[in-house]
Amino acid sequence: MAYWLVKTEPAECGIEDFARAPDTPVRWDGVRNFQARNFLMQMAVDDLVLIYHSSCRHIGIAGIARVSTSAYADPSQFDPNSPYFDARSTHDKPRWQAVDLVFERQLPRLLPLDEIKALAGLEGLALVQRGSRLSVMPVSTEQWRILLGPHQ
DNA sequence: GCCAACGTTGGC
DNA sequence: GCCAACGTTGGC
Repeated sequence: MAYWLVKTEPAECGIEDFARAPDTPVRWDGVRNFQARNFLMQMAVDDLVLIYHSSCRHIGIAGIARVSTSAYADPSQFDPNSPYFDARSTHDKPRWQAVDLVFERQLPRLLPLDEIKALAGLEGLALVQRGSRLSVMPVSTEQWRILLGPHQ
């Protein structure tokens, strides 16, 4: 089983939205970056995913979700009314992928970015690398252990 | 294939 | 709201 981290704006879809309907899968769509997409495609059912809140008041890791469906063609790329529409995508050759995530649990308290940056051993994590904007990234077992500490 | 221009991300 | 840093686009 692998570990991941995804960024999201809680105003759009945060851990609260997962927690509100814990049995309903959330489609993780709208990823429009090739590196992030490639990581989505590597996700497998039952992988665990850290939900990171960005561009908001309280920035940090808010909870954990589980992959419930491995990658499939992101339907929003075919929808002209979607902000994620991509005219270059065809059903034969979709450019973008989505996965489904389900709520696993919320952290007892948000792990803020400044605390994450203060942890030793996370130098390889894209989240804390200067200028990195990657929105889907792998997390090693060791990084997972460091991030969750007593909360795992 | 280069690279300038542009749009986006995301912390502050 | 600012702006540094980055990824993508498109002319050449």
